[in-house]
Amino acid sequence: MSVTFRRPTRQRAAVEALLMNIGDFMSAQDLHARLRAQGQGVGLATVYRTLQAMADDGGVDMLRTSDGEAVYRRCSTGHHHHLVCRSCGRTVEVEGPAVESWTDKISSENGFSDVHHTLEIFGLCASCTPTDPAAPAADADPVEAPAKD
Amino acid sequence: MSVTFRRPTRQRAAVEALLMNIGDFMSAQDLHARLRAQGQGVGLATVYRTLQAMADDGGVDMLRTSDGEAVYRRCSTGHHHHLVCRSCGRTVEVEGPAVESWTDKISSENGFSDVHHTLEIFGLCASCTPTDPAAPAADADPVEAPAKD
DNA sequence: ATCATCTTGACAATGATTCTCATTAAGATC
DNA sequence: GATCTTAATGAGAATCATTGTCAAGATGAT
Ligand SMILES: [Zn+2]
Ligand SMILES: [Zn+2]
Ligand SMILES: [Zn+2]
Ligand SMILES: [Zn+2]
Repeated sequence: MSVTFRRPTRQRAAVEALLMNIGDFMSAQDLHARLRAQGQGVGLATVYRTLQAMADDGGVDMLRTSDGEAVYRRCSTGHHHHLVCRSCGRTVEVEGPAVESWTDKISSENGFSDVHHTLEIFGLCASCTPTDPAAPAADADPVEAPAKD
Repeated sequence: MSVTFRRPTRQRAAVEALLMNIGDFMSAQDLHARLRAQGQGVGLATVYRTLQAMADDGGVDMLRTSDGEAVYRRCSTGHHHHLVCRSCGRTVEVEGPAVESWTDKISSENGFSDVHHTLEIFGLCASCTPTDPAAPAADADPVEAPAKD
């Protein structure tokens, strides 16, 4: 009901291609840097515009990191959410009929209409989870100042 | 388990008080403006620091608007989510054991540990939902330029 | 080839959030 | 109350992601 027509351009193709290859969430700035490093110079403004357009047309997911930066990622299709490793960045797409129906129920119970939601789960993936007491992952600081700071 | 000690100061009290009275989500900038308008001058940096501290210590919820701006709100207690009206800003705190257990399940199924999640529902509250065909809520533009720009 | 438009890109402009660091004020001590 | 230690404050500079500007370039249709 929207998906405005977009002219195929070299820069649009470059962005899509890179996004396809990477597979993980990337910020517009990241994308821009990689493209130029890769010789595929694309204006920063264009990267932003392209990414937003793709997100609008679907085909790309956008979410915000804890510090508010927007990051994009190619996505399969349909509505889903993510499980993101805060250590290595690995991402898993997950679906949950239970959650979807819950949000619908909650919304209508409270008289809200035309709703949409955001849901992301952040944690440590299997590889990044410290299994043995000698492999801390994210932020470790075992042997250090015993006094209170 | 953390809640570092904070010295009670006039500015901290002012921020807390205003936050208590308002009840809805407000950005640090907002808070700062209101405080100064209210005569209660408080440095912008201090507003930011105070808000973040309060969010860390719990007692204040922080979430990001669709454009990435951080907004804060006094919160009752415990873990919960929000139903936010995108038109008038009204907010409803909601809890959902179903969702909580779902995220736990999904997390463990995928080997993720030490997780936390964000979940917000945006929509139009009852008052802002256009019931009759003459009361558009959010963005209305019925009688206007018929040409495409 | 030609025209009307959509895109692009270099760079300025915004705007939120963070940093710096000298000054102020709690809290504890004497 | 005077004094000392140190967290808290604030004015303004510094960051930095994102958006705006607008002339120049590319695309699809004629
Ligand atoms: Zn990981
Ligand atoms: Zn969902
Ligand atoms: Zn409303
Ligand atoms: Zn929850």
